[in-house]
Amino acid sequence: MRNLVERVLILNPKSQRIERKHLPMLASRESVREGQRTRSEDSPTLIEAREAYERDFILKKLDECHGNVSRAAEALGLERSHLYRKMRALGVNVKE
Amino acid sequence: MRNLVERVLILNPKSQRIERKHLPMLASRESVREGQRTRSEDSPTLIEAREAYERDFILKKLDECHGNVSRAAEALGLERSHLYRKMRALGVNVKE
DNA sequence: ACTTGCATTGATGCAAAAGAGG
DNA sequence: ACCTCTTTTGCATCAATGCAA
Repeated sequence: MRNLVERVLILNPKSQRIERKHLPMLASRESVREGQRTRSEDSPTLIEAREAYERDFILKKLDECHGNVSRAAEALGLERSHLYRKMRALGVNVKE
Repeated sequence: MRNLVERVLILNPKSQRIERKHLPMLASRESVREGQRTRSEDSPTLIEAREAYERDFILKKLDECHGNVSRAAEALGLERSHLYRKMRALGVNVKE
């Protein structure tokens, strides 16, 4: 829980409140209700899917670079500082 | 070319100039140079990969909804107006 | 190697307008 | 002219990104 909150705060430094859209990973268990079936059971949101995809993509590239963030950032075409931010926000960590 | 320019303008309504980062699809042929091999030949940028993924994801959902943008938008968890914008920006169109 | 502040650009939601049939 | 549905647009706000420290 503590890590989750930190992650959300990092991802949204300027937000004053944590809202539902900040917690896409929460969608599945959230929608467990009485017979109503809130139509989000089935397929993931664009945001959810995108995040999962980015997480995998970044992780793969980090592995290729043997955990070297600088090289991974260059290969991914973004700033190192930003890669760090995304890694934290997406929960990517290379223990190597 | 005309369609390309329109697409870029839609994606970046407030930008005064069209720059390289607005044209990820141009990367491959761009980097054809003398022996130097500008390290972007091999794997796609995060932005490129993300765009390709989103394009496929949205298109798939649109097919599922038989071209009904309203339902696709709801399933994707975003505003209809924004889906329209993304569709144009990403070059997605459902002739159904 | 990693983090943070800041300025700028991009993405998103909301509402309203503009089209297109019936 | 009137509805209804679809698509586009303007605008305010929040998020992402690059740069420099």
